[in-house]
Amino acid sequence: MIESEQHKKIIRKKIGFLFEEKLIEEIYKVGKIKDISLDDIIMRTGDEVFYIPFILSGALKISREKSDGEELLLYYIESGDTCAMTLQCCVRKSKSEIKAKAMEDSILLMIPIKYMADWMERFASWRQYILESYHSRITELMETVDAIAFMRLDKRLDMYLKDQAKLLGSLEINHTHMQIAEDLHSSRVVISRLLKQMEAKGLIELKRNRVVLKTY
DNA sequence: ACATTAAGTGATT
DNA sequence: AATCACTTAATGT
Repeated sequence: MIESEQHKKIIRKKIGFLFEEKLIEEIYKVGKIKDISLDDIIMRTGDEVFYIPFILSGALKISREKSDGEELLLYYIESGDTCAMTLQCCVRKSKSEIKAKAMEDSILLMIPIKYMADWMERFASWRQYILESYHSRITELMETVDAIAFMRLDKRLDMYLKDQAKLLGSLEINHTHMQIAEDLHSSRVVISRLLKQMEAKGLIELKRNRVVLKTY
């Protein structure tokens, strides 16, 4: 149950225009607000899914998790998005296949999955939204696959930095070379060298624990 | 002052 | 492009 007027306002602003009034009323009735902080892990592979999360503010990093701790970055979801993988879990009543981690302090709107089926039937706007977000997640997934398969690492790194900047709304990216390497499935040494090249070209500036882009 | 962690570099595969 | 082995630099205690 959403009580706080302030939260209602955020919901209306972020996703309100997508849905019909009756649905928004229902969202107020059954939704829960969850505040999370940077690096919180919202979900791991194997966890049971009870809620569909909507990002009201902030951003989450969605990745595939291997048993030995290895990770593969799939995509990011940001404000206004929901997680397609979770949706799939709802339909099939299965467990999570992915890990979700907060990239910054974020606010989530949690909808219990038991309302999914009902809302799909009753609200056209809901159907539309779910279908569309499914589509856009798959598109992003294809892009990541393309990038890994066909793009050279320097190009990928460049893209990665720009994506991060856009996502975090800042030219300063507070990641170590090691973290970047992990996201791109490369090694720290290689990333350091590529970053050094970019710095020499005047594209970026390197600090400890931080990369500063010169332009978007 | 010392230990720890991040980043830089040459050589090798 | 990755890995090794080592150096240098920055930061925390």
